[in-house]
Amino acid sequence: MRASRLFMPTLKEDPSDAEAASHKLLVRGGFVRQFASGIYIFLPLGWRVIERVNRIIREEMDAIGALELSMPTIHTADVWQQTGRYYDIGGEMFRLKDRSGRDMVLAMTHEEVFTWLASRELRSYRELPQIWYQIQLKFRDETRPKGGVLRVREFLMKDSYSFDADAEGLEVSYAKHIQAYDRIFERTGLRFHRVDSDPGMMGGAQAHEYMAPSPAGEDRVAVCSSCGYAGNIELARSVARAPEGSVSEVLEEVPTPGQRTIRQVSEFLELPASSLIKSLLVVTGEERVLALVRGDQELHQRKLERHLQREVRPAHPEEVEEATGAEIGFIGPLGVDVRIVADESLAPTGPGGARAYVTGANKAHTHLLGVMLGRDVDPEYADLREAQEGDSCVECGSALTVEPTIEVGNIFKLGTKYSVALGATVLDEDGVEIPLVMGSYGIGPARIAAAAVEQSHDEKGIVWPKSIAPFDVHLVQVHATDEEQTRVAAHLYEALGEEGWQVLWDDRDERPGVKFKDAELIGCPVRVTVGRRAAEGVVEVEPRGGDQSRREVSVDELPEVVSELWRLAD
RNA sequence: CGGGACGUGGCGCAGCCUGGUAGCGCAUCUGCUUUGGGAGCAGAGGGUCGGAGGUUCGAAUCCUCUCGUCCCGACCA
Repeated sequence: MRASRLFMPTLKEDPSDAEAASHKLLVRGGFVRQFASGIYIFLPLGWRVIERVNRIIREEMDAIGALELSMPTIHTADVWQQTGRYYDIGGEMFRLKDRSGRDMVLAMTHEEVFTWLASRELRSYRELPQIWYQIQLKFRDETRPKGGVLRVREFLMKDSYSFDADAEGLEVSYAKHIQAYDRIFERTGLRFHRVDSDPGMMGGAQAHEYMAPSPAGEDRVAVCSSCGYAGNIELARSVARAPEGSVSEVLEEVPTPGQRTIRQVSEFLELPASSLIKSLLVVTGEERVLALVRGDQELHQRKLERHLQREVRPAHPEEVEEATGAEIGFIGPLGVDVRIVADESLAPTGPGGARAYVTGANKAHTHLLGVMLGRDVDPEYADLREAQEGDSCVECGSALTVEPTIEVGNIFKLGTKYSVALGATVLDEDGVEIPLVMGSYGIGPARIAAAAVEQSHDEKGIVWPKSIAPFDVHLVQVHATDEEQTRVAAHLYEALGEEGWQVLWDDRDERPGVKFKDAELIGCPVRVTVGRRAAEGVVEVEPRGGDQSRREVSVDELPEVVSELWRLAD
């Protein structure tokens, strides 16, 4: 591709509304433009990146026997009503009516329609397994689009669905997806973790997420570098550190005027936060539940919900006073008539052993010293706390790290929820009608691109992984009007193209500095510069990333040098 | 949905507090010069200040409403 013919609107300055590195660079580099909040245009360069990602996805999906097809993005409401999601999902779903007043929705995902198709077309266990996929638009009216292309309202997703006769079959389809996904993310050049993830409130089924570490990420994962255990913070288990300090085992009220937060109480009583217990009242339906975690830990609401099997919300201040007789900041587990759930690290069998802590006294401006769980109050125990950096791995005992990540893919064992709701059944070998056992698997190509930029850029611009760069080689002709340079550049453009490289030939009549800056911003893996020594048959070549420096080579040996640099790249 | 900020030529910004009908840099167009790191000089075009209403002799500037965008939080099948 000649740059003079390419629509490649680069910018010198960061767009004012961009925060994330990938957002700034993808806009500046002429890859994307924002159309509205959370709705993006992919320009030629950006689309080339997406297409390269998609190609990798297709190759690996095809390799596990998945079949590509294309589903509608405008759905009738009825299938969504049959699975109940029409009612369960709130404002996140775009809803509309057709001209005759029929309720329609824009596709947020495609379980319903894939299952609808399966219900019509699959009849026998002999036709199984089936894995169908598409690379198709999804629409979600996010409450808060952010991070450029990272969290948007309309986006491309590769989604696949597996249909099996039984749980064993699902295991196989799921394992195939793990294989394909591992390959896909390796090939895109991302650093990533496959982590245990929350299968949702329905419970039971298994799920994993593919997470690319990045400060721009919205999810956090706990990772053990030693044994490879990795889990989304929403469910990651860990062994808490032992609490510090000690508290007399004699129950004693102490006045703590105005000391409401853990930090205030900790400083006031001169005790470490891990010697305190944080008491949090939540409401679930009509029930009140008091959750206890150690002062140096955080309650994870999803974990509590999973334990209670219900959604919860923090109690309002009036509800706290009604249930405990005290204000927020002074409540505790003793003498309250509600269900009490404590984090397992507080159990007498936990890392602190049977020991005393400080809690609120359920009395204004008063705390209680010497509270022992098991002796003074007997709560149920569950894993309620967020895994923290410095906790130990439950598998091997090594230290866990916690890092922010971008979710680039996920895989779910759905079971029969959708097949039962939509009547997707086949006959088994005994002629008995059985519901299909399904899995659902997603990948966000644009998130892969954005995560790659997040993970691989410098102050000059993007450093694309070689597999998804918009072009392999950026051929910079320093002077567009120099005939010798044009001759050499044209020759190289052709020669490299014949060897299969995707080449961007910058033949624009721009000043050299402009071309160099653009080349660095756009970030193709190898740059070839045709400049002052072109007449002698000498050009320069250098990789965009890595520590290889610029070198001069003869035109004849250039293709070989490009291949060499390519092998060293990433 | 709660909190915060911002909306001024294509892009990035100043002007607003202390009202007097708009300015800078980049980009664009023309000419000349220049050509290995986002060129120089000269000239030109382009905005009515997100929108509506109000206050005022007069509003980019003050007030009200509204729309849009971003950030933090909540939310995220």
